[in-house]
Amino acid sequence: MSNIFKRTEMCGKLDASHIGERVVLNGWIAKRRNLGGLIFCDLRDKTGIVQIVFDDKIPQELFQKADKLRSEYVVGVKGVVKERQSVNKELATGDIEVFVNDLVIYSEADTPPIYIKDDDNVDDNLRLKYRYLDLRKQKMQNNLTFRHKITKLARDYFDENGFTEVETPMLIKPTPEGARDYLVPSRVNPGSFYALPQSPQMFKQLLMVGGTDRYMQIVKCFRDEDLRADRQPEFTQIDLEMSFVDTDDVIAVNEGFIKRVFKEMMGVDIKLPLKRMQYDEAMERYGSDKPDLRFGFELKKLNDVVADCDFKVFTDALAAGGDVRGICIDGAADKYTRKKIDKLIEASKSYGAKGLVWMKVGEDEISSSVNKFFSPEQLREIADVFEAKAGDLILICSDRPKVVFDTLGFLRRHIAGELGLLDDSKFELLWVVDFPLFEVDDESGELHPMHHPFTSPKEEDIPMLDSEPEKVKANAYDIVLNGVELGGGSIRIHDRQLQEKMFKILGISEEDIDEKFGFLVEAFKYGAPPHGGLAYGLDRLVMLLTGEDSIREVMAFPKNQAAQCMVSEAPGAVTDEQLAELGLKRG
RNA sequence: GGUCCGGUAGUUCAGUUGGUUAGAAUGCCAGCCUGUCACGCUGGAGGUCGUCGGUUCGAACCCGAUCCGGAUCGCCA
Repeated sequence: MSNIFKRTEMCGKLDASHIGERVVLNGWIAKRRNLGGLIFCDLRDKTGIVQIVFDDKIPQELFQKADKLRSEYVVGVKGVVKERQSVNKELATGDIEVFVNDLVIYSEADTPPIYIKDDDNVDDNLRLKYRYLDLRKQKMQNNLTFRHKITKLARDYFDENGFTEVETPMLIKPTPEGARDYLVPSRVNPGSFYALPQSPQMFKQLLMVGGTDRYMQIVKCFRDEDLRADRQPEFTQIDLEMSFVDTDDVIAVNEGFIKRVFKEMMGVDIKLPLKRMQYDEAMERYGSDKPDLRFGFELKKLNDVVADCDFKVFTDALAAGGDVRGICIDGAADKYTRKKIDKLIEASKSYGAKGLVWMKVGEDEISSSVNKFFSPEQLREIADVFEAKAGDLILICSDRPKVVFDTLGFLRRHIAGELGLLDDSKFELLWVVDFPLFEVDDESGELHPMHHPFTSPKEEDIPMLDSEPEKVKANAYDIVLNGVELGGGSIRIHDRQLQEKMFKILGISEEDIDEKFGFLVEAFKYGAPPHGGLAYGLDRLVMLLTGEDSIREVMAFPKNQAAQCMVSEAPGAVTDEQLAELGLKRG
C-alpha cells in the first residue's frame, strides 16, 4: 500500500471558498514558527505557500513529529481549512490556514546552502550549483510556467495559421562559416564529425523545397562562442519558414503572433501594424540596429556645423571620412560631474572611441571640454542642433562611423539606465527593415553577408550588385523590443542565377559552395518556391516579458560564463578508450 | 585574448596609518514559549580571510603571481 497522501489541492490555490473542507496537501516546509504549544509552518509547492497549524488538540505523537520539522523537509498533510484568527495580507492565502490532523515526512533535508526566497541576493555560482533548490523559488517556477505558456501559445498560433511543426536533425554537417560549431565525433565514420546546429536554416529551406509550405519548430540551437547575460551556448528558437511570401506576409503573420503573446501573457493590447524603421534611420537616430524607443536622446550629426572649426580632433576625423555626432541628455548637466563624465569616457573607450567632448548648457553660457577651440557662438550653434536648453548635457564623439554609432548608441542606453529611464513595464516594439545585404570587413575590405548568403537583395537594388554591392539592401527584417533583438529573418533567394551571383560576389569558390551548401544548391535545381522566414530567441522573449535581466533566469539549467553546467559539472573528461573507439588520439 | 568589479562563518556583508582572541545580521543547534507569519527570549556551535610566495617583529589589510566568479569589448555569418 502506498504511503503517499493523495493531494486534493495545491497550496497556493487555497482560499476562503475552501473553509470547512478537509484537504490533503504535499510540499516543502518553507518556514516553521514554533511557539511551544503551537507550531506554524509555511507549506510550499509550485503554486505558492499556505500556513499549516499544529495545536494541542492533536495527538501528542503527531505534535512531537511536527516538532521535528525543519526547513525543506518534504511532507504530506491532511487537515481542515479554517478562517484565520489573524489575517496575513502579504500572503495570497493569508486569510485561511490548515489545521493538520495527519502528517507524513517523505524526506528530511540538510540545511540548504542557499535561501529559498525570491528577493535573496546569493552568488550566481551557488545558485547555479544548487539549481534544484533555486528552482523551488516562486519566481523561478513562475518563469518556467510563463515560458511553457509562450511555447504552447506559439504552437497553437502557428498551427492555426497553417504551420506544421517539423523536427530537423541535431547531428548535421559542420560549416566553417559563422559562429563556431560544437563538434560531435562519429564512431562509425572515424575521423569525421557532426556539428550541432547553430540554427536549422538550411533544413527549413529544404522543407520549403519539399513542399511543407509553412514550417515551425521550437528548437535548440548551439553556438560555441563566449557567453553573455543574454547569450548561452545552447538556446531555444521559435523558428519558422513560409513559402510563396514576401516581407509583408512574414511580418503580418508574426505581428499576429506578437499581438497574441502580449494580449494573453501580459494583458497588453498592441496596436498593429507595428512601427517599421529602416536600418539606416535606426543607425542615424539611435546608433543601433536594435534601438530602444522607450526614451529619446537621439543622435545628431554635426559634420556641417564643425566643418570649419579649429578643433583638430573633429576636422581630422572628417578628413578621414569619419563623422562627428552627439547626443543631448535632457536636464543631466548637474547630474554628471567631471568624475562621472570621465567614467563615461572610460566606458566609451571599449567601443573604440578615443575620447568624448562634453558640453553643459547654462542659462547664459555654455561650458565645455573644448571651450578654447570654440567661440561661444559656435558652441551655441552646436547646442541649437540638439535644440538644447539650459541644464542639458551634450556628449560628442568623432571617429569612423562605426565607432561613433557604437559609442553613442551605448552611451544613450547606458545613461538612460543610470537615470532610471528603462521602464520594465513599457514595451516599445518595432521592425527594423532594409538591412544592408553585405557588411564590409574593416581590415580586409572584403564583403561578408550581413545575415547569411541566402538572403535576397531588394529587387530594385539588384542592378547595383556588381557596381556598388555595399549599397545593396536586403529583404531582411528584425523585430526589436526595448533595445533587444527578439528575432530576425529574411526573404531567401530562390533563383539559381541570383544565388550563384551572390556566391561569386562573396568570393566563395565552386568547391566551397559544393562543400558547404552543395545540397541546398542542388535542391534548388528541382523547383524552389519563393520563401522566407524568421526565428525568435525564445529565451530573450521570455526574459523581457518577465522583466528579467538575464536569460539564465528563464532557463532551467543554464551554463555559467565558462560554459559549464554547475550542477552536473559538464563538460567532462573522457577515457582514452572512448577516444580510441572514436578514432581520436590524445595529442 | 583585452578591460573593469569581486572572492572574509552555511548565506549576505563589515573590517585603514599593518597591532590582543577577525565582527554583525541571518541561518543552524539546544532550552523556554498557545496566534505566529522576518515570531520572541536565553545560551551555543560555526573561519586555512580563494591559493602560493614576498615585505615586516607582526599581514584579512601592503607587493607579486595564480585560481575562481561576474559584467563588458573582441567574437556571436
